[in-house]
Amino acid sequence: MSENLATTYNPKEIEPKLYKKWCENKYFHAEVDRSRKPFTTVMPPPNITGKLHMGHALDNTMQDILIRYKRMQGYNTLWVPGTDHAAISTEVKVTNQLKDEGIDKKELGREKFLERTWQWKEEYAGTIEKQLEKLGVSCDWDRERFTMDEGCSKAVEEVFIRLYEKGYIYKGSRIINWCPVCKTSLSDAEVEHEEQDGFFWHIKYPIVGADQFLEIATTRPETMLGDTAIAVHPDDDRYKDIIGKKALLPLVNREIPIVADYYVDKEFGTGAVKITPAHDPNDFEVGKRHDLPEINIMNDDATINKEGGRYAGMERYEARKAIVKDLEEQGYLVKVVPHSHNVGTHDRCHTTVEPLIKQQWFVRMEELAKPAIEAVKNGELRFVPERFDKIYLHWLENIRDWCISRQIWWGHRIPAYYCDECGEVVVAKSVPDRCPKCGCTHFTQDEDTLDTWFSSALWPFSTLGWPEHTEDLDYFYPTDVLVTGYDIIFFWVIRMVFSGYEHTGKSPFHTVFIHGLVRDSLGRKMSKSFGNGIDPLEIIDQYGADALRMTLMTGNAPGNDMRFYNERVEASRNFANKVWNASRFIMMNLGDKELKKPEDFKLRPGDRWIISKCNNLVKEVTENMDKFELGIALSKIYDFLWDEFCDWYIELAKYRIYHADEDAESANDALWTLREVLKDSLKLLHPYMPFVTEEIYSKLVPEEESLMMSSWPVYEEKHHFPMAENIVEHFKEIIRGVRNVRAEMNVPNSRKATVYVVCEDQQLCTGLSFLSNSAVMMAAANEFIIQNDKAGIAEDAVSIVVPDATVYVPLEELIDFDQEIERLTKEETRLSKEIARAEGMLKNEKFVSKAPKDKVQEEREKLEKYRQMKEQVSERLDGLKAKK
RNA sequence: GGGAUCUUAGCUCAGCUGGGAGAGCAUCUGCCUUACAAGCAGAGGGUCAUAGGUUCGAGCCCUAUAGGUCCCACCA
Repeated sequence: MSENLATTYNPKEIEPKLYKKWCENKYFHAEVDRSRKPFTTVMPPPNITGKLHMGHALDNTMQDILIRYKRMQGYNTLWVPGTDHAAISTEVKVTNQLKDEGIDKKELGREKFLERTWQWKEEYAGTIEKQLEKLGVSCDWDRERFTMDEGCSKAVEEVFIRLYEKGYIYKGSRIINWCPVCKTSLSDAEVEHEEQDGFFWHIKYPIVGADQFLEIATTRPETMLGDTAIAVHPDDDRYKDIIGKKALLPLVNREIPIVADYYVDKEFGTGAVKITPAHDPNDFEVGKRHDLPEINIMNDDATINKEGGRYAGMERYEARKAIVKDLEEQGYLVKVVPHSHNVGTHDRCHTTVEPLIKQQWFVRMEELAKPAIEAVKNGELRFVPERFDKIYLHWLENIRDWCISRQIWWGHRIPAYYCDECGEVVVAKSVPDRCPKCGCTHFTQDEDTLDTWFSSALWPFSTLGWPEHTEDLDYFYPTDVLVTGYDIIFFWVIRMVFSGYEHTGKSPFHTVFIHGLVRDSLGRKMSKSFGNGIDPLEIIDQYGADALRMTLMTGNAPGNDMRFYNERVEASRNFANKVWNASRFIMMNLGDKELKKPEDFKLRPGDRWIISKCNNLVKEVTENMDKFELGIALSKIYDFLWDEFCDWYIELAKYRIYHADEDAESANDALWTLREVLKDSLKLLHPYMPFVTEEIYSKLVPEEESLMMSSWPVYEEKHHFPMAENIVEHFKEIIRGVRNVRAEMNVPNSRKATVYVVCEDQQLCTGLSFLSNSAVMMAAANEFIIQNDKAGIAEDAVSIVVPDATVYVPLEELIDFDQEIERLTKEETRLSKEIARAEGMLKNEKFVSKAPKDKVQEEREKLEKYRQMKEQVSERLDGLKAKK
């Protein structure tokens, strides 16, 4: 057995082998089983635009931890994986790829372009799948989905038609965000605002029929070509007289009305605003109120169109320059003031978006948002951490209609058909037979496709078979937890929730577990263009998937961003190695021995102590995981395994194992305890580090099928041993004390000494006596003697005072009296301070009367303990001083 | 303009319902002790951003201030 375990853990050999085994045995696969409770989660589908990054690694690690935990707890767990077609992003990628080959998308045509994009999809979805496998995710690959596969597409059609029939989807001409590079409309969520340095151009417009000018200020002078009014505040005394008059638009020489509107802020700028209804959302509203014409001055690529007269054909910024120049030359430019303002950009290509009036499809949001708002308010849906519900609610409460049509090819084509004769719109699953209005039989389908989030909004139920009433849907839906980053709450979470309520009558999940971003070691967002991204695969290759997963989970508080740096991965890798070696030690010593299960009452204090500790760990870790405190749970497992199990229990057990000939039963019990505690620890650690734990477990308990399919440990009251814990805590103090003294006095381990423990508490003495052989090894002693008084102990022995006992180490000629006095004086001072602190608290009547009784009692006990210890130290000091 | 969040050891961060400040890394001192040098045993290092308040008691709760990060927002 032991021969199979190398001295250092080598993840590269083991990980692929185990993943294959898990898959082959269908451990990840879930089927409807009414006898068990389901636990379901759907994977936020990665975009097929590229490789996985650290954010995906974090997201999927968290999901895998939850799924593995719940699976071990006996739930019928389903984790649905899949990928997202990522409409615009993918279209841009493929377009660029074609461009590199010298192929123009338009020339290639829609059909061919889509063929090409499907090829892209096959390639990238495959890559993503492989990457996820490397990470060790236990999702059900048999149920892998794609947002544009047949089922999801059917769901999309169904939803579109239902919403259309209910009047929630409409086609309308409204001002929308337009990306001149991608040449498509965008939703509000897809527009990012960035602060940019720009200018305020102050321009004067002549007032018709008066020898007067009206000064306005604008950040986008080129839009003046589309001005159809000037607005002032109705109560602005400066402009009262000219309301209703006309102004002459410079350069264009169009007469435009001067209107009064409360939208205008008297205090801002000049108090007069040029109104361009076709190119500004506010102006659009003003225009509606005053019945102003809408003059679109731009083409789809943001060049000026024929409305722009002599500026037609110019690119927008070129036109801006030319217009400013002309204004200046003709004396209309009053001044130019530097001004920084927010500019909307497309989140995918960072092009400045242009507000334009276009015919688009929209989802009316007001009614749909209501149940989604209610869900969080009444607790049907909760965010972890809670603070994100504010962000969610704020967005929903201020929601505007959702522009869902995109002028691109890659995506779900809008199921709307236009009659070739009369233009009547028919929304249907397939081409209608005849026009309900004119009877014509020829139709043309809408050219547009849907926003990519339209399909991902249905993900939790479309992947389970909706709109069919499937068994899967009935059993696994609603799902339980959704794990995702805070950056897509608006895009995705909100839309899934209102879609869930609208189409299934339920929230698609009861909990949204939010995580932050993984940043680089300097705290910068990882980005491909910046080149600071760290490839999860490289890390896995170098350190192993378990190390990566652990790194992502340690010290990671829910919803907070984290920094990634290699030292942390090393620490995680070291931990995997530590667990590996501890297991190796245990298995080496187990050999092929048949262990007998000891009867509980016969276990020795050391065994009881670690069992009790482990039992308590089970309880705490389970509680933490139920509260989604994954980082806290992990650090508790880490501390237990490294500090308690390896550093103390294994050391404690060594003597007994090495001296099986003296006491076979003791050796048996120690080995049995080692194995049982290791088993439980591996179970607790498994969700975090599935590979190393599974590998060890398979060797440790070959008769069991698999660790990942084993059951989660449960806290048992009968394994709570406070007395044993107390004894071992005392024991630790004693050993630490001896080690400390040896270190301070530079006594090498080769120089053994006898250690005397003087202790009056009989129970403690008995308990310690069970550990004395181990103590000999651990304190580099040649003997460890426990007795009730100081009989036979050399006067000049070094003394170490611990709670309830004093330890003496005769070091004979090694002892330096001055040094020893100094050491004890320090100790005395320390104890005095503690006593003063406790006394202070207990003298405070308010503390005694108001604090909980157990707190007061605790302080009293501490005070008593320190007083006792100090007494011992002082007595010893007096003795030493007298002798000197 | 509104909101969220952060400020804790040299660095990166934990600290769950308020009850004697923690981890990893780094630094320093000893150790190749038959599981592990990716290790073992130790040490040093913090007025928990600042100022008030609530409380017997505050890193934690409240209020203000400063600085950082992020999100939202139609002031041209």
